[in-house]
Amino acid sequence: MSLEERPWGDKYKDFAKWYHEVLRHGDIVDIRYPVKGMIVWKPYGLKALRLAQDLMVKLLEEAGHEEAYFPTMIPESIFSKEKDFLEGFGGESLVVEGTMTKKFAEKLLVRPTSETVMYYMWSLWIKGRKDLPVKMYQVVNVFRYETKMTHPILRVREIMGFIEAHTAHASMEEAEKQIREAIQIYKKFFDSLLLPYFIVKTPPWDTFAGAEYNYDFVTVMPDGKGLELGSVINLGQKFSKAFDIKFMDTDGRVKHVYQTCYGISERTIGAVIGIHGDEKGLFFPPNIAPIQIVIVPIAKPSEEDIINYADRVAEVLKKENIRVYVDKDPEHTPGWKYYFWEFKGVPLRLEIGRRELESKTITVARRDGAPKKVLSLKEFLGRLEEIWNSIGTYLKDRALEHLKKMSIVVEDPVDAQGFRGLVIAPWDGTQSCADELESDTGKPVLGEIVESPLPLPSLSGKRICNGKIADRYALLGTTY
RNA sequence: GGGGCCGUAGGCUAGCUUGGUAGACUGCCGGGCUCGGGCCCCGGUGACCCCGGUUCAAAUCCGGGCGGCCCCA
Repeated sequence: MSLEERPWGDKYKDFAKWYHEVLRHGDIVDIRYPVKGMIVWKPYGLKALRLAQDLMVKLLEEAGHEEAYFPTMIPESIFSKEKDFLEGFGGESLVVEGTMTKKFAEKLLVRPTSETVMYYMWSLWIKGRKDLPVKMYQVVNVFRYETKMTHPILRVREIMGFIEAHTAHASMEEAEKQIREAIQIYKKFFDSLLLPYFIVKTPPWDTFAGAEYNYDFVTVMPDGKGLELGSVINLGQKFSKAFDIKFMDTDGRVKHVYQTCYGISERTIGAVIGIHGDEKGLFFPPNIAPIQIVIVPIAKPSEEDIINYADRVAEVLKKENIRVYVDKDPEHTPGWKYYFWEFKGVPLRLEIGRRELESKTITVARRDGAPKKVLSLKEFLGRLEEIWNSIGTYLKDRALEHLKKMSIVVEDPVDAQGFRGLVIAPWDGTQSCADELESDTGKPVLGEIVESPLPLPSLSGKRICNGKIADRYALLGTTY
């Protein structure tokens, strides 16, 4: 079957089709569960998600965050304490009003995110300067009754494995320092997954409910739609005043704390699938690949010596903490297995047949299509780190090419009309000018670009919006 | 928020216009054959999303629900 004939097609031509085929046949999720926006994660997909979560959790722990757990249900009286938050999240929060036979005196809200439940408790815990800073996280599912179209993994009503971190500090300066730390953590995380991203500061009229300001990590999918991968939010004192989280400072005065929060979700995996996947199917970066190396024995069931050799190689790899699988299925030919495991995104394959057994070698085939190599096991192990890095470089470069292809930098926003992707245009930060950009491009302003994976031309003296001087770039795009 | 398309075996799909026996491929189960880039042969299994309406008769026509997809704001 040629590449053009593959049933999942080209992700750039028909992303919806490609994405659904890959999710289903790649055993990532099953979307047949009959509740809108709630999907079933299959073991293979969940493994990748868990591996990615482990990376994030490790980064948070290294930076001094501690894991805790706060309940799913929040009494209405607590949920309503912060007015902007209530307005922002009230409409999309699910409500438990009772049981099948009983009605509760007070409604319980199912967390759309955990600020209110956490901060209620923090007001009981935080008393003095030495209780600060607090840096906590939890990994939970949160629920948002999306009214926009839901998409598997990318926009769901039950958000899977939301890793939300929350912090409290004695001063705004400390909170801002924390924001910088959080951005560094997220950069490391997305860099390790080889995903390119913009960092934008969201405009004041589109900021997280209850926040002073927030930064968003934004990438782009093959259909040109933007995807918010994570947010880093400075809450200032809005919640600490609403929840009365106070401490006695060293000067003896009682003050409200300053807070930040930041979160990522399973969307990360959606981005990995959409951005690294290709005409052959999935392509997992080695650090989160559920299977890092698949071994395909080329043998008749009777040729036990070859299969034993494959098993012995697998044992050696397992001792090196490599996630390895030996495909001994007698029903399929080696060729069938090559296509199958390439589709499943396994970054590296070892082919082991009579030739390899007799010469004490293995044939190494890479998912990125680099030429096959015949190596001894020892040589292979010695070069494995280099092979992982080389596959990583391939993925990273290709992902950046993808982002270039899906982005356009324009001097005049009108030039971006009809472009399917992210638009980068000069801006002065005002809402009136943003409105103009939006009507000229047909896409909403996602924020002011504070970090770009692409070099942006100098802005010196550029005039836009009735002669105002642009001093920054705006990122525009339709999003999931 | 507005508009459109769609729902047939596990998957992909034909049939719907013009109402009357649901067909292919794939998968799955059994048997035979054997494997260096998607082997082949034989036999079997399995479906009209839900509720209501029209009709002698509904996958097909009509209404509603649930679910999916696309486009525009």
